[in-house]
Amino acid sequence: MGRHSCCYKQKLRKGLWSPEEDEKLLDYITRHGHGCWSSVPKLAGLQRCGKSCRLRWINYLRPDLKRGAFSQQEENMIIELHAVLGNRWSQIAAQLPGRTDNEIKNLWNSCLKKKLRQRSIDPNTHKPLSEVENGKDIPPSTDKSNQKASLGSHEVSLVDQPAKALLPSSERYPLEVSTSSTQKLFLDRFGATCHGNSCKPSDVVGPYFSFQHLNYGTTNMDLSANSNDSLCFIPPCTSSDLNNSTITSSMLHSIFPTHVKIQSNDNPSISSDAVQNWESNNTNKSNGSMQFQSSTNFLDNTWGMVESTKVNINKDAQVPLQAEQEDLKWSEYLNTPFILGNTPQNQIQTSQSIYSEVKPDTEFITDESCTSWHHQPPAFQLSDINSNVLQRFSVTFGQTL
DNA sequence: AAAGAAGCCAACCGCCTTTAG
DNA sequence: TCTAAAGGCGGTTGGCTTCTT
Repeated sequence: MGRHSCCYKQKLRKGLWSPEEDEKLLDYITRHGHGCWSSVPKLAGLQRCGKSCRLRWINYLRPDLKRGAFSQQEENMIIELHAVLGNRWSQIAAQLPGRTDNEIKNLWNSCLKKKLRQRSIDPNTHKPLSEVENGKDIPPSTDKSNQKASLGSHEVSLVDQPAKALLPSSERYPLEVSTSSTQKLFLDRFGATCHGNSCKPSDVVGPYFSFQHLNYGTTNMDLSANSNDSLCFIPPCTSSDLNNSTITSSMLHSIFPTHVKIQSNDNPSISSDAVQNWESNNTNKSNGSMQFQSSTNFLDNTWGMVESTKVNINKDAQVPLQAEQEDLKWSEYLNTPFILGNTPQNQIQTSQSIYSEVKPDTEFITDESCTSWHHQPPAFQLSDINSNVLQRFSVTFGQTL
């Protein structure tokens, strides 16, 4: 495919826009709106193609654009979002009002990548360079052993993956699961906000829980201690994923960018194959189930139309349907900081992004809306909150998990 | 001061997806 | 349902500016 078809119809200008062209385009769109971009240049009296006009408007002429250098907070946010979304600049830009995808892309390529490398962080994987160089970052897709459920360990295991938001189905990571009454959620390389190397959910919930806590550091979280806690994070899945009414392991890997385990210590009889096949949308296995439902479009419902996407991971298939439905919901959170848990705000503890010299803006705050899962204690909920636009993603582990 | 290197960024290219007929 | 046009996105390029030697 060559240049856009409209560009062949006549000799069109290329290159930098002149002030006169800017004025024509701005004047036209201000008065009439852009409508069909392909007709804009003709109507505005420009020797440009529609795509060029659109780009100029979006990247330069739009009145809501923020001018000037990126703040430290914006940079931190871009880095955090990139860790989850990868090079999906438009989605990253959607979180930064007044900034364009092109602008962010340029910033990343010219500046942020370098900064991360200077801090010994691999900009592609967002992991320490030493770890990447040591070959610990081998994509699981190349390791057939990861395709097997871990019957022996009885654990949900999302092994490390690069922070690649969407992998081809052939590269999606397998999920291993186990269940027990003593659940431990291992957010591998969790943040330093926890005490030592282990913490309870209440220890990690709070407004200052940033993405780095999911990506960097190590923490064991004993979920048996308090079933009323929840985790929230961004679900970097696509609308098509949800439209398929399934949550793939790739998506969960994206949610847990590095390593998540739900480990059973005291109930080795429980089979993990229920979760092994969760991409098949299994809902009722002998000893456990995982259910993923979606009736909405995640990305396309950013602005308040999300209603009933559900994600359920239940060990016990006897969980009442109503409760299941209440357990897992997508909801929108516009302009909402990352949320981790339902701990009162005054209990929130601070932490600091490893990326930043200053405390980042993207902090977790109390989420009082994370309440549905109280219906089925002991359980925990993994909810996602996007800092600005992305929505809540909830995963509830069933009552006897 | 000059030349080359590096940085920066606007714009283009090409592909994929969505929409309209 | 099919097809072409349009929209949208991410990668890349090229030119201007700044930095370094």
